[in-house]
Amino acid sequence: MLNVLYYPDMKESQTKELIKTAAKNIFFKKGNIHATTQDIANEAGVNRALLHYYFNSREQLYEIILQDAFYNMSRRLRKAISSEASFKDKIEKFISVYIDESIEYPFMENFIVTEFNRYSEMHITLLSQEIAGSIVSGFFQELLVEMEKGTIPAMPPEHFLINLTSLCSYPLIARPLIQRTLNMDHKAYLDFIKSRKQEILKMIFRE
Amino acid sequence: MLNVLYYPDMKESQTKELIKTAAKNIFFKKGNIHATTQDIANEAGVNRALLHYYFNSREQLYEIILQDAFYNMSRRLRKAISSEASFKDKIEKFISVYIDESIEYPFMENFIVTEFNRYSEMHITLLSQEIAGSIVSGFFQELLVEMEKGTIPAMPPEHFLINLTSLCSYPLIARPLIQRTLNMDHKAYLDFIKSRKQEILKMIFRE
Amino acid sequence: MLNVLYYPDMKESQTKELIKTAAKNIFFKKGNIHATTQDIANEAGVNRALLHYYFNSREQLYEIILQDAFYNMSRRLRKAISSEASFKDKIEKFISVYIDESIEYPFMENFIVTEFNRYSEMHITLLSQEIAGSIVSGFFQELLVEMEKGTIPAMPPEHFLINLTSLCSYPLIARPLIQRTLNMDHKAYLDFIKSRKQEILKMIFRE
Amino acid sequence: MLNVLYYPDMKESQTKELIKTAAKNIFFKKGNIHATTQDIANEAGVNRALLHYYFNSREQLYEIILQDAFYNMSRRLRKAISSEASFKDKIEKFISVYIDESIEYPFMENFIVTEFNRYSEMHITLLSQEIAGSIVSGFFQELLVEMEKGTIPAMPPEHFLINLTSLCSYPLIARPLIQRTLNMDHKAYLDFIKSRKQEILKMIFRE
DNA sequence: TATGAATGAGTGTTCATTCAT
DNA sequence: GATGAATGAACACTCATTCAT
Repeated sequence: MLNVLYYPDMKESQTKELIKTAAKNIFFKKGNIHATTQDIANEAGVNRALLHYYFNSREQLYEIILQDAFYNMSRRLRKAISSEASFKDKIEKFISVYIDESIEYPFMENFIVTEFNRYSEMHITLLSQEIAGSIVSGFFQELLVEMEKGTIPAMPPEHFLINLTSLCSYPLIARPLIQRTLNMDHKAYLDFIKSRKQEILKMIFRE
Repeated sequence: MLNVLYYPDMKESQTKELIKTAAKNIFFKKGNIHATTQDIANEAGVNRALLHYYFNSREQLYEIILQDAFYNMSRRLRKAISSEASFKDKIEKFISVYIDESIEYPFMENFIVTEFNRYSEMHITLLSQEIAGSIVSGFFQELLVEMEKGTIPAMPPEHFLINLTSLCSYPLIARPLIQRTLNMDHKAYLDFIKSRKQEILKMIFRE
Repeated sequence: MLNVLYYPDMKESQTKELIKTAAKNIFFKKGNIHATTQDIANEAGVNRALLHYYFNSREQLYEIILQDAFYNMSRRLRKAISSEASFKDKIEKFISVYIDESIEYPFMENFIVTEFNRYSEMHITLLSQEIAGSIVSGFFQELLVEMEKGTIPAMPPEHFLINLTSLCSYPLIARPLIQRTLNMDHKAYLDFIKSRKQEILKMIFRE
Repeated sequence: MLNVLYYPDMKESQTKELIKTAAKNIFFKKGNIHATTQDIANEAGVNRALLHYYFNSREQLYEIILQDAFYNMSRRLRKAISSEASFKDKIEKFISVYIDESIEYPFMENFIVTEFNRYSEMHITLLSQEIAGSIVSGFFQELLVEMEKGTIPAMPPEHFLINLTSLCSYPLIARPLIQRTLNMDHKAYLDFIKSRKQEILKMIFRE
């Protein structure tokens, strides 16, 4: 009512951002997948009805959160891979970005996987266009070249990609299990994760 | 439960087993983490009240399902690792068991991680005793020996273990993402997973 | 199955009595008006289904408990009043019986009043026949005679009866309130109640 | 309840009052101690969920209803007793207030006694402070003076107080029993109760 | 007689959502 | 924009009751 001017690239309503951030904190940081709209409203410090004002329904909030997270993630990875750097540097960047992202939002991948069942219709669009389309196929070409060169062991490129993401992602997804099994406190775990940046490189490039 | 003698592999009440199986199907196969008691009762084809008759509460059913799954899993893995076979055969067996288990219950690890926040107190016991205790430390010794021999690349044994489980587990946890990203149907995905048994071995042993 | 012999005037099935006693303990002693059939079964140490075997329904158990209690009470009171003793002795006996009964089953009157709404149809029969019929009218005649004689102050006999029962009953019905208000422990309360036998007499006969 | 200033006689939310009134009608007028939240919601003409919106739980509604009733009652009685009138007038007022209150809410005392077991922790505060503290001890002093003067028969003041409340309260608590036993219709019963105001006075003061 | 298993109906409670303000 | 009030639908759970054994 007061905003007479509207700039098309203006940040969305501050409150809307506030709510999204609150939701991300709960879902991706705290890992509380059973959170209610009230939980999110509390985290944001706003009224529960306001969520519906901005997002119409709980489901739509979920979807937007997911799309947002997905979009940010894939943009960063694409940036890492599609730079002009050497192949090895690109992989190093990829691992680094992936792990850093996962440290900030440890439950994000977990959340995506879990919720994928219910919202499978929509993400596809984003996913295929973002990754499958522009990145994957190009990346696969590059991989084949590097295998030819002997930089990396020969294998179907799908396996290489999955190996790479597995080595990055799983230790972060499974944090609670790992901490308990290997008896690590928070700091020990973080050190372990950071040291993986090098260990994964060694694994990939067989140094 | 009035029986004085209790054989550990004695079948519990058939209906109780039925309900547990139904719950496992929903949680671990379908990945429906938001399932209600009604969903589980429907899957089992019994009355909703019967769940409470046997498990007292939803939470207790959750816990029992988790403990059960966990116990079975770790028993199989321990069997794989603690055999008299050669090191390489043992790893091969480990991968095979791990993947086969995950094919049957693709959402199990995911479920465990997600629910770990809420039930963190209890699983620990099982986990530490089963894995950390009898397996991990012994396995780590063995790893160091093999690294000395040059069978596997030298690295902190924790990283070896996590690399191994990452390569096995993540592709199964992230199934929905992978299928969409790499454009695989159900059969293609299954073939991909099965072929990983060899690919992971190659990755581990640098052949 | 084992009881070959059955004497017609034998106490009702021992188990039936057991359940009735359990119910009386819960309703009249513990004052747990919200007790479930499971509570009663537990108190009796039998299976819940057995209550239905003997009493068909929860409601019928209630009714039988009430009738039983009512019958015992009114029989004792009638005995007290319809003896050949002097009027004053009879009143004394009445008070004594009433209070002793209430000490054993402190919540009984309370229970009767509370449940009367739901079962109002049935008690009437018993009540009118037992008390209204044989006792009340006869007792009222006697009261009028005593008022004439000046033993007790002149008043409508209904008020005399209600005064008498009020002075006996209320302190027992309101036990929890009284104990808290007058700061009495269990022993102090019991002493207080017992001393009332004399105090009520004084009140009635204006000594 | 965010208001910094809180006037004790400030009206709470109209709907909240509506629900409290409905609950009082059911518990204290109808004597339906087994009433469900649905029963209360129906009586109030609102949705069942609204009870929880205002009172969080059934138990808390119970407690508030009890405290409310208790507070009102004891305030009225205190007013009756602590006036500047003569002793006899005060007792007359006490009886009158007590009986009028009980005519409006005949099952209230009964309800309080019955529920006291479960909520014994809380009412105590109110009870002791309201009655035991400010009223009882002062009243007892006054009684001893009057006994000295011979206005009322000598007896421990506790017995006098209990006699007084017994004569007022019991006929109202036991309404269903009395109506059946003495064969009174509603009008006859009400006349009987009203005439007791005089009869109790006679009983107390031995005129 | 006695019981474990099973169920339908209901009970308190929570939740996402709507609406008037 | 933002909120308190209100609700229908669902939820986990309880209960009295039935039934096969």
